[in-house]
Amino acid sequence: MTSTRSSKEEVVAAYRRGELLSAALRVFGAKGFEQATMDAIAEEAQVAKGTIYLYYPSKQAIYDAAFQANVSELQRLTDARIAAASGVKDAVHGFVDVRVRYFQDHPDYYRIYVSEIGRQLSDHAPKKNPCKSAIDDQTRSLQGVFERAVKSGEVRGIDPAHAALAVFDITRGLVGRRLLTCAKSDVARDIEFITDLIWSGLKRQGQTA
Amino acid sequence: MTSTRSSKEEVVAAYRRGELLSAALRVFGAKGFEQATMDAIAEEAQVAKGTIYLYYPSKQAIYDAAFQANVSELQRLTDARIAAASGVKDAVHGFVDVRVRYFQDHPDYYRIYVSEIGRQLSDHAPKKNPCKSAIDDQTRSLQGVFERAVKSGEVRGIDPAHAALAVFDITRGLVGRRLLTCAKSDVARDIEFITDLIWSGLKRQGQTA
Amino acid sequence: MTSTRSSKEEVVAAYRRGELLSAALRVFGAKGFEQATMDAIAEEAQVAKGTIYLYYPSKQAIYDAAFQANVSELQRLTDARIAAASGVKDAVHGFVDVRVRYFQDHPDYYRIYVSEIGRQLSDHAPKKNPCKSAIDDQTRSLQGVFERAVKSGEVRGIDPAHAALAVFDITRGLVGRRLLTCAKSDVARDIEFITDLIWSGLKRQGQTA
Amino acid sequence: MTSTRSSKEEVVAAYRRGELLSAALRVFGAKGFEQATMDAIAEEAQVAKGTIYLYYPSKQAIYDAAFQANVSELQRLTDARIAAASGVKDAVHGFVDVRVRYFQDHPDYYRIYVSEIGRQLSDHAPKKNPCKSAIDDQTRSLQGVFERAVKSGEVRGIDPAHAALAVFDITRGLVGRRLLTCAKSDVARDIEFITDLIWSGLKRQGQTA
DNA sequence: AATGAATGAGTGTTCATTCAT
DNA sequence: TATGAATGAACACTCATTCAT
Repeated sequence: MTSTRSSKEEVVAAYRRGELLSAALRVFGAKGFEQATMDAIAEEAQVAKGTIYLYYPSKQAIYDAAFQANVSELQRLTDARIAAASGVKDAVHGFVDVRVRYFQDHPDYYRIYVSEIGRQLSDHAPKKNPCKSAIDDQTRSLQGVFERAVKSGEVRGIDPAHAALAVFDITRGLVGRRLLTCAKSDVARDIEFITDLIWSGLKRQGQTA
Repeated sequence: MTSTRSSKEEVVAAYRRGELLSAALRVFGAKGFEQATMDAIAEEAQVAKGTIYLYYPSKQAIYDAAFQANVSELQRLTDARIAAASGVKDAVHGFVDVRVRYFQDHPDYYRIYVSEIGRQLSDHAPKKNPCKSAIDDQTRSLQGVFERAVKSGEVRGIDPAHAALAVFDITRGLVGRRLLTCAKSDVARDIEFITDLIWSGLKRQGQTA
Repeated sequence: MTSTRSSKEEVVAAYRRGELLSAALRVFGAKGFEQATMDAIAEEAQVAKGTIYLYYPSKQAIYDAAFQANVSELQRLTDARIAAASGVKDAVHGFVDVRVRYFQDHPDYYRIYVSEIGRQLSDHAPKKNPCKSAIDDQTRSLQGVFERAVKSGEVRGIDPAHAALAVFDITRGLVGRRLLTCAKSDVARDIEFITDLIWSGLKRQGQTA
Repeated sequence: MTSTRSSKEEVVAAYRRGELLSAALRVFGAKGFEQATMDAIAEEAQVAKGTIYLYYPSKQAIYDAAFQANVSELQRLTDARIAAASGVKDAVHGFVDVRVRYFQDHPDYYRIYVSEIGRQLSDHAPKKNPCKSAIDDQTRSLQGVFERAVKSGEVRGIDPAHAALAVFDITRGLVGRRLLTCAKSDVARDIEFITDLIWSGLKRQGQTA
């Protein structure tokens, strides 16, 4: 009985946390960290302002949680896709594809993501920033693919880290443009373009696919 | 007499505007838009707070002006470099080179630049946004080079606009990383990497340089 | 059966009230009325916050109750000591002694006591204040001793009420200082000093003890 | 001209500071520190809330300033009166007289004074408390009079510090009671009572005045 | 009876903007 | 033109109190 009850309460609490996180994501995504107000988040989540503080100790905390929740999920999806890739070109395609589609489905998160990157550059960023290391991890698996491919001779002797970051940058830029223009163009074609450009830039001269 | 006097006043006024803009750039760059205060800008510019409002009607206005001033200068430098380029590869190199170095010399502006891009994505962006079109213009000249090169057959039949944006994105990413890590690596090598990657990805199969 | 059960419940209820009161005393004593939170009291009493409201209708109510409980006990002890006193000087000594020691053993209560006196002076004090009359009663028995002693000629023709209040004031001041300095000096000596000062000030000229 | 102007501004600023202090004194006196709101102080001072922060950096700061301003003045008046006293009895009378009348004229300050003493006893008091030492100084000059009188044999061999504190305590108590009862009794008589009681308690046996 | 999640009014403080001098 | 004192709306966060379970 007690365990039933407490597990029911846990479910309710988890549900609330999720609702709050999702409301926070929408508000932070729409307004940015500074312009977002706890009042707006509370209204979006249909709870009283004080309720937020039962689940998150501060505005910064709920922001970080919203950021982390998505960054982790995206990281997992990216890594899985790359692990399943049949070759370098497929790995690039998978990386771009999974990220473009994820951000397309979570536009609020993309806005947070971008503004968080901008925030890193300001001098008032907290010292031990959990967001920063999360961002650094994003290209790790693609970089690994490139490293192995360079060794095997499948791709030219380029710097794997820089190459992975280049793919990362182009992807980010594409997503931003698609969100800004409300995604009129064909996603698959955009993704294919990036894959082709990078693969052509990386592969050993004379190699065909 | 009147004209002499008014032109002297105009000179003084122009000087003030410039000083204010430069002070604003430093403060916005260091703190970000929201954390920057009019007090801080006034102090940085060595004027009273009220004086700012004689030259710019609002915080947003001085922010936009600070952004515009640099974006225009960078635009001019970029276009000049591309106009002087001897070929497609040199155009790519010039584009990346001039932008990386400009941002490196104006880190405050880069921060504003990035946060402004993030801001575009928020729903509270003013309707007629002068910043937006300025950003769009950035890749125009490089895109022109690619268009002509595709027609001449120097590069593969890729989409010139997308290709130019890809160069733009990678460049932006590189600058951000260099600022974040306090630029430990060799700039010339970084620029060369991007140029090589893109050129290899664009050039007609079998072409050498 | 019913009566047995209800009396058992009454005992439990009385126990709870006592526990709550004692917890409240500690928290109010340590933090003061305003800084004390219902959460802190609940935690101190090892009950849920809502439980407090089953026994006391408001924060103010439990504060008043905590005050009353001790003031009544102190009143009883004071009256008993004075009733047992062998003469005027002994009555003064007993009054000071019992109060100094009581406050020393209940420092939390002293803090409440002092702040309550301060609170009386504020304009937002409730009209029918039970604390106020309790304070007034404190000197009644000593005043009675003085009245009789003036009539009998044992002490000079001073105003018994004022004299009792003077003893009261000095005692209060002494306790405060002892708590503030963590009671480094000898209590018995301090009490003796007050007794001697007052008795010397009251006794008929030429009288010896 | 410049000096005229700046001195005019200084006068205005000093006036504002004074007005704010006086408004704060009234509000703190009526409500206590915690219940007093910056809004209430602003309204009392007929300024906008933000204006207060131009002159005092925080609620605590204006509270401390209000406290200090009066405690210093009272200290000065007390010391002057005691310095001018013709003998020990006159010194006691002067001490009580000047303090009772000062508090009577500044009832708000008395309330702050008392609540500040209570606040000292709470564990959250700031470490280096300027108020505390100010309170300690209050009895210094009277204690000096007693010390000299003990040496000269004019008063009995009592502890001068304790005696001075006793006078201090009774005075404080008297003022509190007068404020609470809206001062119906005769001040001069009350003061005379204390003086007589203390002097009788202190003087060498057999001495007359 | 007991709980503790939910509420929402209330508070100190900041800061863009105004305006009298 | 330049100033900077004054303004007041806005905001993160707290906490006494309520109420469904």
